[in-house]
Amino acid sequence: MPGRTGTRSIARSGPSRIQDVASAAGVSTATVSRALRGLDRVSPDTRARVMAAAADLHYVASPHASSLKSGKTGIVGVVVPFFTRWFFAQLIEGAEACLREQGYNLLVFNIGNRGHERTRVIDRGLLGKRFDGLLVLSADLDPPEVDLLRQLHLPIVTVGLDLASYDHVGIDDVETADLAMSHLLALGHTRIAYVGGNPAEDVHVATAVDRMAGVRRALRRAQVSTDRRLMVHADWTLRGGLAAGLRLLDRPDPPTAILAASDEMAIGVLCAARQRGVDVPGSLSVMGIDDHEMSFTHDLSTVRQPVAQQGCSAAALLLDALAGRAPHHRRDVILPTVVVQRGSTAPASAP
Amino acid sequence: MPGRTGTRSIARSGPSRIQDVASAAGVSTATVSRALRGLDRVSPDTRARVMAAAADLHYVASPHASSLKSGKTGIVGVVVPFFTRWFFAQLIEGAEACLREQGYNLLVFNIGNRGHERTRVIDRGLLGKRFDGLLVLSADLDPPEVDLLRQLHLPIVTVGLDLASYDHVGIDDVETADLAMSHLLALGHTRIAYVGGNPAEDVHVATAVDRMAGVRRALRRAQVSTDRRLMVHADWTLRGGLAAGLRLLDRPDPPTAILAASDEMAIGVLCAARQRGVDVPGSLSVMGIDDHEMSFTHDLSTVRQPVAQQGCSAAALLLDALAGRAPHHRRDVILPTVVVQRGSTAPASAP
DNA sequence: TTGTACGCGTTATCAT
DNA sequence: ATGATAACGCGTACAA
Repeated sequence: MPGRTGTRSIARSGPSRIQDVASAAGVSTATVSRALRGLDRVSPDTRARVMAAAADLHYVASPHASSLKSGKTGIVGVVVPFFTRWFFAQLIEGAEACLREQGYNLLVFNIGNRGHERTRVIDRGLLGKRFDGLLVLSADLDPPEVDLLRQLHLPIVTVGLDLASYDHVGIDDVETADLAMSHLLALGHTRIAYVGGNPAEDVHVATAVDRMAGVRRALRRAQVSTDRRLMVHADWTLRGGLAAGLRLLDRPDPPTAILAASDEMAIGVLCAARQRGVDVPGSLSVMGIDDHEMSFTHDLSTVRQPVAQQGCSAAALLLDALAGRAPHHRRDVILPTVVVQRGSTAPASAP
Repeated sequence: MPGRTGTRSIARSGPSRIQDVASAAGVSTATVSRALRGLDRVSPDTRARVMAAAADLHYVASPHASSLKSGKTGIVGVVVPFFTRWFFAQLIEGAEACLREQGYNLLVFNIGNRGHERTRVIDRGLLGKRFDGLLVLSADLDPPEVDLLRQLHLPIVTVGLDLASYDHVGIDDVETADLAMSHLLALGHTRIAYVGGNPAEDVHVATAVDRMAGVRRALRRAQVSTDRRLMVHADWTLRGGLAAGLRLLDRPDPPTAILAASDEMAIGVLCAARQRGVDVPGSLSVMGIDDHEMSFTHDLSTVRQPVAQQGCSAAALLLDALAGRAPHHRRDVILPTVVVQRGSTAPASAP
């Protein structure tokens, strides 16, 4: 009969508490706690009774109450600048899969783009005392923001940006850009434009700087002189790539090949070529970096980086730290990248 | 001097607690609580002292302790089947923007695709007592899963799927598919194929069914007879659309137009046409539904639905409920869709 | 206006 | 193997 659960108990409306289970099973709350968490020193018989009672009452331990006592929240914070960019969605999905497997949930923080209407999420009030560890996904942070993170005194793993002293996962951006540029150079192109990220007002400062360095390195090695007017900036987006592509193609001396620092920008360049009636790859080779899902559909040559795997590796490092089995030195996982040749690049036509 | 914060206080290592602030400000913890949360009945002078002390000590109230007492967690759960599909990322970003503005954080649950290695996330143990409200984003659920959600006794808002009795946000899928098909019919096409979702093993059962219904309605209205062999299924992905497109184009009597139930599948169809050397829109018109970010770059005609806005509307409904200002009747917000004509559709050539 | 004291639901310690 | 009980950190009646 409802409302008659024991001699002195009172009918309760809300979710059941540990005390309800204890009463139902005829044991103390301490025993319930031990039994349900699989600790030893509980007789098989008692454990069975407790579990039956818990199932019967739909009991679930309050995460808040237990983290108050245990100090563990079972939650990992994830800081990203966007959800909607393919790259970050992949990263999150990769990380989530690994973390969920170990029973962690994800609390996500979208800090937005730097410079624009960037919301101040990196704030003690928002981040404080909420989770056991933090994943910072490729979001560039101000020094004050980094300071705030340090004050959390929490395990932190970063992807893409390197916050010295924290574990880090990423790719070799210099090498990756070098690979991409070298692919174009090997095809015989010498008048090559580069659409990079803008290090001045950007969410990806380090990436922008490193990829530019890789481009320069490849050009230098091939002894191809750099035409500074062919080195332009965009904002990593489709639209940015499109605008940059139009500017380059409208020059009196257009390039025969364009490398973009991301596939999304490279696809924008492809749109620019289509708008100007420039044949790809006949008159123009276009190359990207990332191997975005839509690069295949655009037949775009690119350099592939393992994005979901970066998320997963970062999660693994964080799980190590959370389990107290992290090494005493900082770890830096660099994953390999590989050229994927498709139909948007072809040998330079003889002059 | 560190370690000398008061007469009898002991140097502490961890984050500061409310008692530390109280000691530093020379008031009680109750006053600190009132002062920091902006309640009245605190003198301006006291409030200033408390706030100074709190700032000085980098004090942040423990969300766990306060939700234990207040019953509010400041967290909203979000259930999705994917992070990486453009549609869901948009939805999440839209919802997150609205919720963060009101001080809510997002705890995300990726339940994965039905049928495949779908993880059982809809589980009391994972969802219980963790958040104040739940957003279910276009994830089809089993009846037992719906039951579990009901037992949470929490405000729930759904997007895309309609769990009768919960507030709902979406588009009119029947009407939207009708619009898309009518566009092709108006161009004079009569041999039109449809690549739909598979209602049998799918994450989007309702969407698949409704869009198919819209397609039939448009065909019936135009008195165009349906060739059942041109009505095929795919899994909403690029690859699925590509495979379906190849099957259709390889028929002895290929269609002159193909409508896909999503832009990602439509883009797959475009790839199929390219692989088979079929000219679009010369010999084949292709139409999608969604207005995916990459539809523009593929010059794909489509029907646009406001995705981020659906996320935002859902968040608004949930915020109403959380603030106790929800109406007593269930709300159903249907947002409008509109045809976006691009270059992938053209009049049917005269036979 | 401010302080005291109790309770939120759980886990950990210690005694049995 | 089990139970009693004291924290965990905060909010909030109620008293002052």
